[in-house]
Formats: sequence, C-alpha cells, structure tokens
Amino acid sequence: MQVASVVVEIPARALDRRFDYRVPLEWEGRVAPGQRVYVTLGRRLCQAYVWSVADVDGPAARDLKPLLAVVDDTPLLTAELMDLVAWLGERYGASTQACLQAVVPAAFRLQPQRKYRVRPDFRGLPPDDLQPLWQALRREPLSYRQVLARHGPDAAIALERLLALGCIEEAAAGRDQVGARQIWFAVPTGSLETMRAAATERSRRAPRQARILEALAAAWAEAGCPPGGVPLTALSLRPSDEPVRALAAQGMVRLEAREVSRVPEAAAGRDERPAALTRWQAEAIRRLSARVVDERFSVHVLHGVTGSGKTEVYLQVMEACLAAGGGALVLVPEIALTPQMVQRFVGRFGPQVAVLHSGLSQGEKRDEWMRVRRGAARIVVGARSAVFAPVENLRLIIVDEEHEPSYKQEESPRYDAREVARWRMERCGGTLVLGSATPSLQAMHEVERGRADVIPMPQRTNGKPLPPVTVVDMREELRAGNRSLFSRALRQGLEEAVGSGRQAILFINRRGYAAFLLCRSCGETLDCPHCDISMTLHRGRDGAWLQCHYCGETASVPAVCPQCGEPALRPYGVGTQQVEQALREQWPTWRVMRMDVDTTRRKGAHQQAISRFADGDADVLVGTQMIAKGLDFPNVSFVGVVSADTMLAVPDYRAAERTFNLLTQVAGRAGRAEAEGKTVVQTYRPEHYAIQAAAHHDYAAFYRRERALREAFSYPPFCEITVFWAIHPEERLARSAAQRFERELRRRLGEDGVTVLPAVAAGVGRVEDKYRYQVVVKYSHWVHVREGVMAAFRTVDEKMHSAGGTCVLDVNAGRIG
DNA sequence: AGCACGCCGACT
DNA sequence: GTCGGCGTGCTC
Repeated sequence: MQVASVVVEIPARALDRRFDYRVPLEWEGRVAPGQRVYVTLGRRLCQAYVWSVADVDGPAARDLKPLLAVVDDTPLLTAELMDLVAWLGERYGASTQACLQAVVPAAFRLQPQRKYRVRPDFRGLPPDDLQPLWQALRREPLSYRQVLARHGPDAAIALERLLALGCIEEAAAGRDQVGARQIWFAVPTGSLETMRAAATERSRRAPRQARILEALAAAWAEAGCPPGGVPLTALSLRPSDEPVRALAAQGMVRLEAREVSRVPEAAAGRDERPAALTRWQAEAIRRLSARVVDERFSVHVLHGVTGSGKTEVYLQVMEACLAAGGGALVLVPEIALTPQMVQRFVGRFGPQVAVLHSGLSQGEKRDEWMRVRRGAARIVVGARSAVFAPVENLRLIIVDEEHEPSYKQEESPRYDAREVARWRMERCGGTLVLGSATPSLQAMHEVERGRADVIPMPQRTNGKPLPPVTVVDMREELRAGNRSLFSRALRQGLEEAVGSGRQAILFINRRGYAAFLLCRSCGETLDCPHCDISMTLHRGRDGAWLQCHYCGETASVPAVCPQCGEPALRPYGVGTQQVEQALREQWPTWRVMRMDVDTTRRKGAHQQAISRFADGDADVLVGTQMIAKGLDFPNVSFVGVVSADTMLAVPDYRAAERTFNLLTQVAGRAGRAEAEGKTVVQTYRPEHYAIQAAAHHDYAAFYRRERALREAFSYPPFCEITVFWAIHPEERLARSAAQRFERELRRRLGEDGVTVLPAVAAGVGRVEDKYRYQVVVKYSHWVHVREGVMAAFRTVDEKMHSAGGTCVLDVNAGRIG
C-alpha cells in the first residue's frame, strides 16, 4: 500500500511538517513528488504538494485518510524545484509552505468550491419532480453554477428542497484559483466542397448555420488544408448557441475545447545585432560561452562600465547556451524590465522567450509559467521571483545589475535571488553571470576568495570616454552668497544643455516637497501620530499637505507650531516637488517633467513618462532613483545630482556603496549617444570617498576603501547579518520579546564566531502604532548558527503569536535599521 | 490558519 | 433552561 507524505498549502508555522495520506489503489504508481493533490486536513479541504511516496505495509497505513484527488498528471514542480523549496526553508528560516507559495504562481492555489452530492446514507427516492436533478447529482457532484446551467433556473429551488429533505449534501471541492484558458474551436469534418455545398443548401432554411459554414470554408481556403478549425469567439458564437449545436449534431463540424495562452505569442520582431563588438565584448563572449558548454558550475562577475554593451554579451552567451541544448534565465531589477529591454530578448529569440514580471495578471503569469514548464519556452527574462522559473535543463543564469538591493525579497520567505541563482547553478552544473558596472562588495569578495572570476569590460561601445563629473561643494556656494537649490555649475550645465536643444536630468533621492517641517522657534518637528518618523511635506494643485511615507497617514499643514504657537514652521530637506517648482520659477519657458512614485502610481504611467521624455516632450526630467536605472535617453547631455548627501545620511552600513552605485549609474545616463555628456554632483561632503570615487569613475579606489572599512568594523561580506524583529502594539511586550530572543540566543550559541548585539528599538521604533525591537546577529556561517537561531525564534515567536504580536527573522538581512 | 470542543452570561 | 461569547488544541 502506498503512502504519500505531503505538505499542505496553509501557511501556518504549526502546520510546517509532513502529513501522511493513503494513496487509493486506483492511483498507485500515478502519484509522484512535486505533484499537487487535494486532501482533507481536519474537516476542511486543502491543496497539498506530494513530498515523497513510500510503500508501507500493515494496518497503520489503512487508518490514514485517503488522497481526495490528484490535480496534475505531470508534477507541477520538478525534482530540482522541490529540493529548492526545502533549501529555501532552511536557508531563510521560513516555513515550507511559504517557500512553496513563493515558487509557484498564485494562480495554482486552491480556490475552494461548494459542490452538491447525494448523501450516501439516504435510502429511498425523492419526490418525482426532483428525480432528474437527483439522478444527475448521483452521477457526479455539481457546483451551484453547473446545476443552474444544466437544469435551468428553476433547479435552484429543486436543489434547496433536496437539501431540506436530506437527499443531498454540500461537498467540498476545489479548482485552481485561475485555470487554463479554454477556447472552443469548430473543426470541419468534411471536405471543402461539402462545406460549401452544405452552406448553399442551408442559405434559406438555416441562414445562421450557413454563415458558420461559410466562415469555416473561408478560413480553410485561407489557411490551407487541413485546417485546425475556427475559434468560435472569432464568429461571436458560443458552443451552446443553437446553430452551432445543430451543426455539431449533424456531424458537419466537431467542437473542440483547446487550452490557449493569454499571452499573445511574441512576434519575431527585429533583432538589433550590432555591426561590431568591442574586443572586450568578444573576449567576454568567448570565455563565458566556453563555460556554458562544459556543464561545470562556475561564477563570473561581468564588470562592465555603463554603455559597455553587457546586454549583447548576455544575448550571445545565451545563444551558445541554447545551441548546447540548455535553458537560460535572465534576472533584471523590476524597474529595468521595460519594453525596450524585453524587445531585445524577444527580437533575438522570438517565442522561445517567456517574460515574467509584476505587470502580468495571475492568468498571464500562469500561462507563461506553464509554457516554461512544458519546455515551449527555454529562456526566461524576469524580475526577482523569476529565479524560480521551471526552466528545463537550466544551464545559465544571468543576474543583471547584480548590485541592486531589489534582489532581496522583503517578506517571507526573505530570499535573495542572487543566492537562489547560485544554488540552482551549483545544483545543475551551470554558469552564473553577475553583471554590473559597480559589482557588489559581496561579489568581489567571492572573486577574492577564488570562488568567482572577473571579466572586465572597461570600454564603451561608442568609444567615448565616461562623462566628466564635477563635484560641487555646496558650502562654497553658500559662502559665495548662493542660497538657491542650484549651484552655479549646475545652473550652467542646465542652461547649456537646454539652450543647445538637448535634454537634462536632475536627480534627487527624495519624493515630496520637503523631508520635514521644523519649528525655528522651538525645534519641534511634525511627526506622524502612528509612527516614529517625521511627516513629509507634499505640494500639489490643491495646496500642501503632510504625509507619512511609512503608513500613508496624511495631515494638513498647521499655520503655527502646535508646540509653541509660533508661526515659525519651515520646510527642510529638498524633495522632487521642490526641485520641480524651483526649475519652473527660474526658467518659466522650459518644459519640466517630474517622475517619482507619486506621478507613476497609475499602471503603465511609468512607461508612458519614459517614452514622453524620450520623444522630447520635456527639456528637464526631475526624478528619484527610478530614472537612474536601465534607461537610455540619447538626447540627454547633462545630468545633475541635486544632493548626494541624502543617500549617505541613511543609517545603514551599505550607505556608501549605495551612493557610489547610484552616482556611477546617474553619471552614466549622460552622453550615451551623440551628445557629449556632463555631470554635476552637489554635496556638502565633497571629500567623501564614495563621491570622489564615483566622480573619477574609479571603482577600484572605492572598492579598496569600502572593503577595508567593512573588514575593520566586521560588516558583510566579512560576516553575515541576521536580524530579528519583535513587533507589538505594546512597547513593553515588543521589548521583552526581543530581550528574550537575545537571552535564548546567547544561551544556545555561546561566544565562538558569533556576535549577538543587545536588543534595541528598531531604527523607526514604531510603525502603524506597533513598536519594533530588534536583535542583530553576526556570524560567519549560517549552517553553524541555524539550529540555535531557529530554536530561539520558535520559542519567542510562539509566545508572541498568542499575545497578538509578530516576529520576523531576516536571514542575511540587507537593512539592519 | 481554521474549525472543533468546552465552559460561563443575557435571552425566548 | 438555551444561544452564543471566544479561550485552548488538533489537524495524517
């Protein structure tokens, strides 16, 4: 007798284990790991994934509940993905169910459904008029909708009566949240001539039938023989329409339901293959292609300056991978996944490419995922979660803009797509390519330890040098009597660019008008009533308001300070709106465009804004980091950074790295095509190494300095950091939970190679009226501390849970504030 | 996470 | 005397 050990889909830590079910005799041999099944847990129906199947003898197995249904014929998850789910759980301290939900698109989750079936204990017959429905339900359980569709609207009453008489009962049943899309096709059975003759014959007697036959004949003539039929929707018909049913009954046509994809098949498109490669590109392609073919695990850091043509390298290495029979996966930051980017991949590989991103509907994601699972698409391009795509014979993963923090998922399971990619390539014996103009400290550390190699691409494809960067000391400006947002150099750069018909970009890393309001009389700042953070000042057409960027709370702007009553509230900390306003005031004739989360919240607005600016609809674009990434505006000749200091001020050990990356990226925006580029960076800390290194395009200098600091203060990559949070509306409970975690941890882990920092309030100590306390743990290898950390976590989490609070564990955390 | 069972207040 | 509050405990 077979027993299936399954993981149920319910994401509760208490259910994070295997449950055993009996495999009914008729399904023996049909049940395999990775397959979805329906089971009852307690008395409710739920979906589960088969983890393992074993042959067990003896009475114990007979007492198990049986599997209720097998959902898929072929397992939805491959053996590799099942192993990945297990690894995810261990690596990030998440429940197996949460990991499953991250790997499988939401469309495949269970949508519970009520069905009606005859009661097995009912003896005898219901009243005569209820017999047809009762007989139908005896053949198979039906949902309410099915009952109405098959037995007419009066069946609703019949159903109620059968229920009241105790003849039938409700039964749990289910289906996928979003199923495959089916379309009905009418397929002709006879020859083209018969079709035409039948049409003529029916033209008077049955004109609607005749029209269908004519349409079929026309499609046949056009598409050639034998035709696959015509989708009924193309004729505005449904299979239940009378003429269709009549033709089917006469045997003139056959009706077929076929699964179709919701994603239109990519047109072949134009392939923009460059006429020539730089010697660096050619060398990179040569080296990587050789590794893709050899089926051994290897990691490569593709260090290419902005404009060095990394994408073309990716494309040609993927070609080599495909030629060797492998599949490939390209990860890009969500923001860089623009139609232009996708077009390059589709242009080269056509319908072999599947694109996975957050803009797709659940159904579209399902269809793309299944196309990959069936092997119809062998290349996947997508954002973070695409790292789980079920690519067959996966041999190559490319992580573009590898240094981007968006590869870390900030909810459970808090995985890092770069680590997942590494795991998959290690397991499959494939090649991992980490591409960046500013490789992360982590990636370079791997190189130092001999676990990866660097492939340099220091030259731009257009042969031009990187644009010169001027660092402006804003203290000097102040001394020279310039109190405006714009230094003389920045002003000059703007005027030169716009004056010569070019475009300019101004970058400021904060949205809204000003970071906060401060009372110049008493020093009070206006804070959010629900969070420990000051509210941001926003200005729009309908005046000004205050907004909390943590919880969304809004408030009106008081005329006087609520603390001291003085009319002395002043805005501090420049935001995009303020820059936009200053531009409009000083250059009223210029066309100014602003791009940040506030202007691009609407779906598609982001892409629209990008095309408008690219089409020359504005002279100056003001925006947050979203304008820095992956965009290529050929007419931009000037880029200004209004303040580089906001990025440096963040209390995060990676602040310098982020600043360096962003400045490098922003500077790369200027002068990508014909126009000569120029960049001005404004700062109050012109001597800072991150700013200096970015200004001189000197990655090596930045890396040396940053590496030394990380080593001296024991920050990643010289250790790994895991953060525990306790979150509760009562400060006392949040604090004591964090302290308890700290104690438990110290007790279990000892001192060797582990540093446990004391429990403290988080950087923002209260969000949405809930207090947050944190414990930071530093160690060298997760496997050495995992047991201890997880045991401590489970103890505290369980208590916190019953006290109405939450605990979060962020393994290999990015942020620690 | 649900959905049971189980033990104490305001109602037909 | 019953309906129902949500506190604890289990789910193969």
